[in-house]
Amino acid sequence: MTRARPADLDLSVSDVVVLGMVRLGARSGYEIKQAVEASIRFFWTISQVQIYPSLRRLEKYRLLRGRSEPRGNRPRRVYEITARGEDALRRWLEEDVPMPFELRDIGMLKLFFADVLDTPAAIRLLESIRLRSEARVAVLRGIEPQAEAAEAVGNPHPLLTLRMGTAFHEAMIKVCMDFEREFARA
Amino acid sequence: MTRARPADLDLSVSDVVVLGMVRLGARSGYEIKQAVEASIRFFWTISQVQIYPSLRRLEKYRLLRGRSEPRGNRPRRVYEITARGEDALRRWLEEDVPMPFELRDIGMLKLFFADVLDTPAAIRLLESIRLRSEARVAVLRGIEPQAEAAEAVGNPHPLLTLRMGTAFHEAMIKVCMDFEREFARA
DNA sequence: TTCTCCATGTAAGTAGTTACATGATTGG
DNA sequence: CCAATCATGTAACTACTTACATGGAGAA
Repeated sequence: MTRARPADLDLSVSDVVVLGMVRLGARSGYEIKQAVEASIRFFWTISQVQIYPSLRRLEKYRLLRGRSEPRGNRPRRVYEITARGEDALRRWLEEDVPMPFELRDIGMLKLFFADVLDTPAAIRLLESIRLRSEARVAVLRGIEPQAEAAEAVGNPHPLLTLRMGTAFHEAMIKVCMDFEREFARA
Repeated sequence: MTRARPADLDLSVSDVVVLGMVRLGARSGYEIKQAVEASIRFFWTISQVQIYPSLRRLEKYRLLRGRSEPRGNRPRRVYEITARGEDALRRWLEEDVPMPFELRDIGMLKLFFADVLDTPAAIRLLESIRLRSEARVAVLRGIEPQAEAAEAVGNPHPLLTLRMGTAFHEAMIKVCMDFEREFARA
């Protein structure tokens, strides 16, 4: 009976995020949180609280190797991924888990119900949604250099997800503008 | 001291969804759930379990008026929105609550970490993401007639959110195709 | 010295889900 | 009469968040 292959460990998505970020060079829990904020937070978040238990779990399973590396008197534990860890990550990526594209957007919700509003209020709302996407695009443009740097050294995937982010916010902006014009006419 | 204006009731987002759906003509809890599935579920979901407590709350606050209207022997309670309810809804839409555009997408997460994969596996992944968006666009096209019907009678907002949905999935598809081509070259 | 950053931790709470249960009505 | 749909409900659980706490290190 084949047992305890890494696949059987049944990692949570948070675990995978932590594992993946360590693989990309984040060393401590703190750095993982930062890396998340600077890259995937537009389609996935993870709170600081989840990271540390996750790190301990992954170390226990020997998917990460951790060692204590205090900064002076301040305790600090740094991690690196093991071969087992890479395997587990690869296997999770190849596995076909359901991928539901879960969007929860109060902005679109407001738009959907916006016929209770009078025309000026509806236009203001639309505009605020557009501004939100414009701001988001600006932020994404801001982190493009990092993604392009990764691409230059052979990892195009962060750039790919970044492009998706900008692409669909730009698409939203366009729809907003179309309807803003139409509402203004009426 | 001004008190107990509906705004002070502090509705949860689920409450607002229920309120809004009743306003658009959904009468029972069951119909609300159906309306959600047929319209906003691409940017907001609500489970059946949440709906009934929400209905009771809204009735208690007199934002909805409910009456028992059994189908034969089967119990059934139907609701309609009150003037107070419309006010509360309008006020919530005008209020500036934070609108964070929360996306949680395992698909994009996989793409982000996809440099552990070899090229064929990465291409397969990309393709599966593209297919997912294509399927989603097809579903959205399927519900367009209803949204267009609403537009014809003066409520363009469901169509607006629907267009946004298709627009950003189409944007995603385009990015996928771009990178699929590039990966195939390498 | 004071502020920001680094670094990790606990406790309590909220929101939401799945699974399960019940039973009546309608249409073929 | 059988399946699908209508209609509502309870219980248990999971994931995730907020708030709070601690304190050293480095920079201005």
